[in-house]
Amino acid sequence: MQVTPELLSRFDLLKPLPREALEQLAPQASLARFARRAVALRAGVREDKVCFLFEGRLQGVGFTIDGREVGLYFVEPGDFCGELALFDDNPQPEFVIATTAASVVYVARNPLREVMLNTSTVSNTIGRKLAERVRQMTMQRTLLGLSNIPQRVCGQLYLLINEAHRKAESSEIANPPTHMEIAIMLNLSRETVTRVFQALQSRRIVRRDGPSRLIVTDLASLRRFAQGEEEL
Amino acid sequence: MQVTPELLSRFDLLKPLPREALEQLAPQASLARFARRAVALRAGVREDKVCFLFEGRLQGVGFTIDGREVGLYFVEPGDFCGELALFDDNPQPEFVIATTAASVVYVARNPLREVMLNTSTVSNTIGRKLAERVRQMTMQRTLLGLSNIPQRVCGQLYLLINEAHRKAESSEIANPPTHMEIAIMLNLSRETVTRVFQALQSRRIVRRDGPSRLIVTDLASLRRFAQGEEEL
DNA sequence: AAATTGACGTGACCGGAGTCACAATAGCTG
DNA sequence: CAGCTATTGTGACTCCGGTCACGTCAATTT
Repeated sequence: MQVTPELLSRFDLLKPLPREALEQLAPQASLARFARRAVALRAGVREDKVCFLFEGRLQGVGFTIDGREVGLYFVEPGDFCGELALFDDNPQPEFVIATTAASVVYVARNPLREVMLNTSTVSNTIGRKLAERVRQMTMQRTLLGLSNIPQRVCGQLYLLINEAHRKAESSEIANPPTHMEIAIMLNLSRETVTRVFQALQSRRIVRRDGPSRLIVTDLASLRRFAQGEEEL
Repeated sequence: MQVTPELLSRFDLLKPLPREALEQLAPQASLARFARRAVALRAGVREDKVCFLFEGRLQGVGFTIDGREVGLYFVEPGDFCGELALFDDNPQPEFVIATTAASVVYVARNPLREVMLNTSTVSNTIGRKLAERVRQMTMQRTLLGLSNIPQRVCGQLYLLINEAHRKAESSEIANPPTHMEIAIMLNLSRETVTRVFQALQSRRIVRRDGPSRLIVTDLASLRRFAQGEEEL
């Protein structure tokens, strides 16, 4: 599948690049479509490409030896993943799979690496992204330290809102993760997540609006639960 | 406390720098000594310095809202931490505290940032370091996904060996973390870690040699437990 | 329209890690 | 050496989240 320079320039990371750079990258890029649960990047192998998400949603996941899934982060359209390959030759540490049908652009690692080294805006952006990823993982790890389980779930929910907008007293999450997806991010069973959601719904703190919208009616209460100021 | 260019050049990251660069950094650097449990870098604040460890050992830790400690990673002599400040202005995500008496060199963030941008070997090294950190955190997160607790402890133990040398059939860990330190890295209670160690010792898989040396007598068995091929 | 699938909901049971309360060392320090 | 503190070692009890075994419901597929 042919990739045009125009398509590449629709990604924030590549937008500032001069035309020539894009034309250099485009022939080495390819387009792919994925069904739900398809694998975009493999763990343990030295991937020779970086994955830019065009539409849909991806998730970084690990697998423990006993086959249990471990949720790490989400990738939203316009963003990219697999950027570790730009820094060294070590393998990709986690899988990236599609949580919905998705279309992505793969850009070959080596030319992109060249571009990164020559373009300070690109290397800055990638550096910031990596730094943000470390912060993200640290927060996620801190969440796992909470022994109060409802609090852990509320904390995750609150983080999911932050990414969008957390100002108002109520908020909403479009295309929320399934209970199962939340469970594997938090080291919990799916049932436990369901039970916490039931408790939140009965207290009118969250509400479902159709399958693809979760509305947080009472953001202040959610935050209090997340902070542990109040017990669920 | 005065810091000489020579002192700076003893760190791998700064070694390749030309003399002038070191002389530029040195006046903006300072030396500090810490007692056990002292704080080297604070979470939540925009630290304006990067911390180079000269001797002792540091640990990155988070604190959950309920005061529980969360162990993230160790810093060994010659290495550095707090490098996220070089990428953006967001706050340091985790505390860094001394697990033993330690001496460190603080280097001011801004001049170091300049040096990084101008010296590709430095930016490459820091990039690799950050990438390695992400891999490290991913592995650690995967460990936490293990529901079999002895397996989790063995996995951590195995990781600790890797950092040093994992080739031979027996190995040793110098200055091993205390049970408590292992516990907070694995989201476990101290007692649970102690019990696992008791089990490992009674099976002659590990052995203590004084306070500061832990000897792994049977590395193959340890690996089997870590991989879940055998139950403890 | 029937059948299949995947997400969500719910109860009962149980095992195992946390917690608490101590004891026993082992290093330090004065 | 005595005294203090940190670390390790152990038992008893409790509780709570995992597991299992269902049922419901909506969306797709055939």
